[in-house]
Amino acid sequence: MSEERRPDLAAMLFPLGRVLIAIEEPILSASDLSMWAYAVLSGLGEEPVRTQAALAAAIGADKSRVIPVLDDLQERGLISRRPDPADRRVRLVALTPEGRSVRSRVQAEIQRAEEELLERLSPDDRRAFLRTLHTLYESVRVAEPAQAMPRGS
Amino acid sequence: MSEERRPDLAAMLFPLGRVLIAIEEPILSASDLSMWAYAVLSGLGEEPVRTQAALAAAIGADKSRVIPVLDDLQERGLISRRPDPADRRVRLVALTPEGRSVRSRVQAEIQRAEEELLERLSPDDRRAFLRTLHTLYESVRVAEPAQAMPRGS
DNA sequence: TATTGTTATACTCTATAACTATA
DNA sequence: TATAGTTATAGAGTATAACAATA
Repeated sequence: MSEERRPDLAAMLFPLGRVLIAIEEPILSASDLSMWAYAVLSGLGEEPVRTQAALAAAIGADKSRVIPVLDDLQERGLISRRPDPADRRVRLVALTPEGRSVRSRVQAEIQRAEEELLERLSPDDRRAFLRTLHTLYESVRVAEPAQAMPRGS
Repeated sequence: MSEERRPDLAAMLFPLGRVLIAIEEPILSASDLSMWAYAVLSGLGEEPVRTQAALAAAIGADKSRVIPVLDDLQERGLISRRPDPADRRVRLVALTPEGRSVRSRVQAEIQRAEEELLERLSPDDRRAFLRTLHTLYESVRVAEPAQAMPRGS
């Protein structure tokens, strides 16, 4: 029972990641959003986050890295950020209605563009791939508390 | 027939990529290899590459970025690099026997470590996932001539 | 003149470590 | 004293562009 020869997982994932970035980039810049800004909007999309540090951790960023991003999004009225009355050290961050609308519009565009990539698969394969990818994603999300992206080296 | 709600592809792939880097890192540094050095060894593993630029493109790096890596690997006797007699502008780069052995040992270790991640899947899912990932990988490899990794932003 | 490899440089991204304000 | 957020800074990683050698 010999193992199938295959490229490393990372060797297959990274080129795919590059293509996905290339797909997202024009969509994001059409709405004047950086990758991190979109990550913040996505991170806030599900449920409101209590602290900025928690938000940063959830999207795999350093807490200091998200601050200019939050400044910008707040200035543009896409998020609200106000001190928690109960503990004035923490900032309650949330999407504004407009932020929510931008987020869902952009996400829809991105996912539509991603479909072009997935269309190369049969419907069955496509479904199975997304399901398994989601499983792995959830499994690493609980295993590894989100961390900042290590750089190249 | 409503679309299933799902996170963006990139949002699922990137955390997975981070975990894979974390898995590879200790294995690579045990052999004193950087990520790019391993990418070079991998790139040379299949068939010898004729030019350094082609090698760089194959691993998604800038041609100037691989030079210090090649210097180091050559100094350590893991690769050979000699001018092509037929066109002395180009350097013929190849794995030495020792380089080949290091590469296959390290790759075996990495893939063994990756299996721990894949073990969270059923054998069927695991097989299907690897097969589909490979399909996508091949499809983007021909579509997008390998390019340097765009940075965050 | 065009191409391969190389070097030097400027730029971007990033984490770290101080600092503030609250508790 | 400890924690959330902020700011400033130094370091790493990168692409760009100029350069040398060969064609």
